[in-house]
Amino acid sequence: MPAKRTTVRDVRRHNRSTLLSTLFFDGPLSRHDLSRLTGLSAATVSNVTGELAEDGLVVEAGLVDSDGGRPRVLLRVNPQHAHVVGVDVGETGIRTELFDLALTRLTTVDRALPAGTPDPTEVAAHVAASVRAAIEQAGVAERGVLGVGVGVPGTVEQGRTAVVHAQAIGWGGVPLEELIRAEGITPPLFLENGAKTQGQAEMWFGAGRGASHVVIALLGSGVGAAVVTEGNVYRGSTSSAGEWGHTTIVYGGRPCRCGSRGCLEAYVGAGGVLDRYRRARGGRAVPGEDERAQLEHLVAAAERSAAATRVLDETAGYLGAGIANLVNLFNPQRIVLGGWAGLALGAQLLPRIEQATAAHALHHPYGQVSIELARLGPDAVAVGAATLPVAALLERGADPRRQPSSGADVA
Amino acid sequence: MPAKRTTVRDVRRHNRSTLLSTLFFDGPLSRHDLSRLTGLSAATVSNVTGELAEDGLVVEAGLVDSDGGRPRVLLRVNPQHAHVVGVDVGETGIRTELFDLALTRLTTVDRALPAGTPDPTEVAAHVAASVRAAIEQAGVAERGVLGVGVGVPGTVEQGRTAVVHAQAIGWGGVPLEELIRAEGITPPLFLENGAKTQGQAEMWFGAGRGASHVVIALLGSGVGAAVVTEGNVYRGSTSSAGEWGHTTIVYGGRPCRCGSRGCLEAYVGAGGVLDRYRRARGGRAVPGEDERAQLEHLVAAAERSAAATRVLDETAGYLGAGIANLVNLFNPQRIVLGGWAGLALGAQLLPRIEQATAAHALHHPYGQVSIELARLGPDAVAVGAATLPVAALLERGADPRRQPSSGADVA
DNA sequence: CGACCTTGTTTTAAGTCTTAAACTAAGCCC
DNA sequence: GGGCTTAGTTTAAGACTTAAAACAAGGTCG
Repeated sequence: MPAKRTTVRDVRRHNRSTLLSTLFFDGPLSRHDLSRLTGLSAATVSNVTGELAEDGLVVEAGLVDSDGGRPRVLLRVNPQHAHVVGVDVGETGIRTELFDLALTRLTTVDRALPAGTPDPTEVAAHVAASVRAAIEQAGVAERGVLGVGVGVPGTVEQGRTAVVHAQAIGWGGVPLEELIRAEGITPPLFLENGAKTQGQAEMWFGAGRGASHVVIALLGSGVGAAVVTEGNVYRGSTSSAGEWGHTTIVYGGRPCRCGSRGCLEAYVGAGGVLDRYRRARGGRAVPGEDERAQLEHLVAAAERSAAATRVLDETAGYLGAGIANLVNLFNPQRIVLGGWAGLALGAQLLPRIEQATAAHALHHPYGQVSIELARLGPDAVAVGAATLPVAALLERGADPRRQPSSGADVA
Repeated sequence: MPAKRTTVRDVRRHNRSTLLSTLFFDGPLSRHDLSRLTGLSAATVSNVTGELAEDGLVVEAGLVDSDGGRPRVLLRVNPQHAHVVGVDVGETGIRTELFDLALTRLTTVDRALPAGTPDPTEVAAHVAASVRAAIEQAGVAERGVLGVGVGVPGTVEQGRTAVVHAQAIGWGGVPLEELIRAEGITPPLFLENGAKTQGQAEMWFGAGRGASHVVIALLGSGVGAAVVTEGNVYRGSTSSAGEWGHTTIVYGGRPCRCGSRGCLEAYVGAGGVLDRYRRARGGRAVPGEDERAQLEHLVAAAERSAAATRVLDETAGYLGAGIANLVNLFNPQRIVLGGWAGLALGAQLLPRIEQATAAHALHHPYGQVSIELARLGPDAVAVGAATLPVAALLERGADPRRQPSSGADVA
């Protein structure tokens, strides 16, 4: 594997990327600030930012007086340079959002999916239609869209074209990227597992900001995790890393829908928690029309019901052990607890969860970690998906759509 | 933190590193081969290898006829350019080995440590003495030693100077690097957790060769893992990642020496296995003078004893669940089972372990992984430690000891 | 045995890139 | 206006890679 061919031109690409990323994440900055932050010389900063401005990627953003000297010109990424679309493909519906390049939301389109096992081609058609709807609603040209990120359930195998494996909904090797492409969507597509896009959103805009080793633990009907190592979402050899929900935590324990026993998901997934609560109530159904309402009922009942308290305490225990496993294996700086069930439980239980984690984790790694609640909520899958094309842009340091005025690749 | 490759000189460093690494791992190669393998132009290969040869890092290694053309000159890393030392600091003794740059072992020095909790200063003195002994035995100048790698029990926090945390032997924040330095060892020191150095050894010379996502699972008295992601040993935010032994696998289960309950180590560590066996025998002690002998007795007894068979089957089950957790979380290409207990058990149980892993892991990641036995045995800690200075050399592409004839850093 | 072919390695000339240093720009203060 | 300070640009030099040409060293074959 030839380690990324290194010619003198790659240096320019790399520096474009560094400067563009710094501007994106650390807001408007003067050329001087950029020089200080990146370690590049003032000459290079001037040269490269000039090129970026020529390409329309960067614009000036006002002046700042510097006491007794020439005022600084602030630069920032041009929010109008392009738009991006993020799609959240859930089991019951599709949410599509359109953003400018600064990831300010401009349009939202919701679409329900028919109940039952979704047909891949049908899903692709719905995705394509809602992407077009979002673009039209925003009054943007399709050519102006940098890329479309799609967060999907299940594992996304990143080959020449992305393929989705989702045992739970009966998708085994669905070539979803090709299917969407076949529906006539022209901008670049970026498919990724929804938990990972949600994790990416927390990293960029939520509780993960500033840290480079983070695990975003997501509790909903299912249980998953997005593992961030050295600032990047960890994928493993075939993109299916982070399947925290199906790690064994009670050997030989409760059966899990994956076919195994004792999985974490069977204990702290919404279904598992509610099932345990139902048993604690002597088999009586939990009030509430769906899992979400039922879980809220459980949390609210904790004040007056010993059974509810016990179930929640046990949940904190299991969850703490599960989190401790993450702490021991990944040694992160931060654990972010999210997902609708995670937020509902965490709001009440966080201290007890921390206590249980401390009891199960080794002292040294536990001493390095803080456990926090997610800031964005489960709706963040779409923004997270929209970050994917932006991340690609920042990494290249150039807009892949236009043939290079300057430093981009030609081959 | 400005990412590295920013000036035009870094390109040279990077290419030196690429070429040197390729020569190191893929044996003697002609300049032509190097050009093909690295994607660098023939001109650059010629230029850079010339420089490397001038620095004494690379030497010619014979000719090879090419049918009908100029014969190729083979190049290889010069094994005589420098020597490296690897030290394995165990709980009962220290093994020190000296290698040439091709990591061929030239000398071995063993030293016992007094029983009981080891005193850090004393250990440092023993390390220094045995390093000196190994150097002297080999008849090498201390200046000729590129570096000394030291594999230690516990977590190594890599700061300005390495600090060791090892709960088990009562080391809390021992500045071992400084202590060894104070004993008058002058070459660069590289401290790392012993499990991680052993994992590195398997990656370079054992069952991990060629793969980039591997978990090396080590079973001995303790249980640990070295996690390799994208070719590098994963450390986490403070180097204590990979504490697989203390992940919870039976919530509320057997007490573990770490103070928690239900840790994997309590079930599949040598002590845990033997304890379960003793109970299965109605409390009678297991024959054998130490854990190693007792475990061998257990494995041998499987043919005739139902109790032994049952204990081993259960062990395979627990271990399979533990390995499945690694598979689900890290999605590796390969799991390497090692450590003295791992090898003793794995020789008999591998099929049953695979079966149990399959039962607990998700289909998709399990389909991507193969489970193999380690090839090197537990003695590999020292070689693994010795790879550390070599890895540093390959990464720099230049010998840090000598002031640059050419492309090395000056600051 | 010498012209010609093949393959490997080195030299040459061109082009890209960063940087230090000199230089220009734009404000304040007296 | 002259000095002073800070921001940003231009210039000249040096480091690198590369394609192409040149050179090296063997074989083949008439």
